[in-house]
Amino acid sequence: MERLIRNLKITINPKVYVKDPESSDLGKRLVEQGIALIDQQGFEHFTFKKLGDLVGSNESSVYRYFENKHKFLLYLSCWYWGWMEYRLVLNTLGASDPEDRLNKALEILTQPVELDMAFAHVDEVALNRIMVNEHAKPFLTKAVDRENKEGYFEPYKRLVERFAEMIGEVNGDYPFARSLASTVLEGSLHQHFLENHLPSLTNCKQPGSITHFFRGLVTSVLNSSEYV
Amino acid sequence: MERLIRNLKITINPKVYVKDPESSDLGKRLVEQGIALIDQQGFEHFTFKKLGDLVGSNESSVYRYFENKHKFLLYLSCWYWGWMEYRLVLNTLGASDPEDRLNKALEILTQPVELDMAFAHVDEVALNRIMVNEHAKPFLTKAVDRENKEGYFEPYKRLVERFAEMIGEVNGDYPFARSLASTVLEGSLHQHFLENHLPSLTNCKQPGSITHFFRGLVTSVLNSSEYV
DNA sequence: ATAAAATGATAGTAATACTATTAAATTTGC
DNA sequence: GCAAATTTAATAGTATTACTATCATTTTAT
Repeated sequence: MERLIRNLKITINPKVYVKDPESSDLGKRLVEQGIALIDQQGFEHFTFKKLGDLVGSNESSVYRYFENKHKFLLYLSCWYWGWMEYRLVLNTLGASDPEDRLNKALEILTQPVELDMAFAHVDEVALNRIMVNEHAKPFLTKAVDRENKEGYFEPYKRLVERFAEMIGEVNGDYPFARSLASTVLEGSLHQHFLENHLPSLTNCKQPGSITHFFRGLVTSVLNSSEYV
Repeated sequence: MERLIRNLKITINPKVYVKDPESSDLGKRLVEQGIALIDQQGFEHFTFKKLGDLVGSNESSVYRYFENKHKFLLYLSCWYWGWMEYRLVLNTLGASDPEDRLNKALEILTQPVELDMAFAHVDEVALNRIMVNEHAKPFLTKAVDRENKEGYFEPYKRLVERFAEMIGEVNGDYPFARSLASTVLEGSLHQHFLENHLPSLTNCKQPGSITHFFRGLVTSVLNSSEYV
């Protein structure tokens, strides 16, 4: 897999950047160091000035790649969900039984990312932490409808769609496959956040228990007739 | 109930404000108009200057009541969850059967707020919209741990705790009552958000279907042995 | 070697998030 | 009803942020 990975590139909607950061060394450093910076200081304290300094360049150079810091976060978010989709597909190809496939999907989508797969210059472990800590910020904005039209949420939508399909293959009569899929994806990030910051709001303290919790939910509702 | 309501006051941790807005006419107008302003323009475009102008006063007056706009949002959030707890308690007192009580709780916590109960100067319908559109912003910040220590999330925690207790009364063996409670609360706001802005990520388009979806989830998992 | 493109450095603007000061109005105590 | 205390209004000012514009320098492509 390692080899495969180095030759692959996550495709990002060109509208989220001014100039493709993948197209230059500076661009790649911006992504790499931007992830490190947001991971350390949080998105609120992240500025293009800091990022410029960090990569040994300056503010104006960063603006040549990204319109503003919100677009930068959108870029990371698109990358993350695109990468999750890739992981989901890769890891469920082998499972021919729908239940096995769904279980595998649940693992991929709810377990914390603990191994940096060194996908190019992206530290996926740090990026996963960013998603846990900032997950709602790409869409909780007044511009969400316009940005949706411009396609910035497509990677996330594709992932939900794929996951919902796997749910449908286990129980085609369940009428809330998409809601369940989006609840699990969002809820998983939220439970990881609670585990770190508001532990009294969760029972998931052991490694793997978030996956356990969501597997219980999904399995129960798909095997039950309670939803009618 | 109307009468009862007018004599009640939601208690807010004094640390979230500089001066209690309930203690003066200006303070009440700040809360009232602040809700209207955030509802219309979104929290990102909300400024104390705009709010000061709107109430016929100015920026510096607002600062005498709230330290900054984040604290203002925390105030609204505390008010909202305090009010939800009040509604939860009031509406579940009558139900002696644990399952009835849990069902009632699910309704209260997942249905959109559609009736302004005219609880003092707070428009609960608008406040509910704000919570749907900004729900994660009070806690998705680098200061979450400090703010947690200062007790700003107590109302939310109390609500989750109460809800988790009701879950425990239906099935005391279920090991994820808190996670389920926090998932339903957060997930409900999220599904309402998706319904409004990213409808392809949800199956909940009819009134009541979000409640229906979560009731299915909760009921299934509590009646199942899948979670073990 | 030259043109074109990318980057670096500097400066500047508008808006925001505050703080400080003082004057005016209102409330309160007596 | 008057003085004192408190609250509010008005103004000014600062630091930071989020940009935009300009131009010099370096790198790259042919």
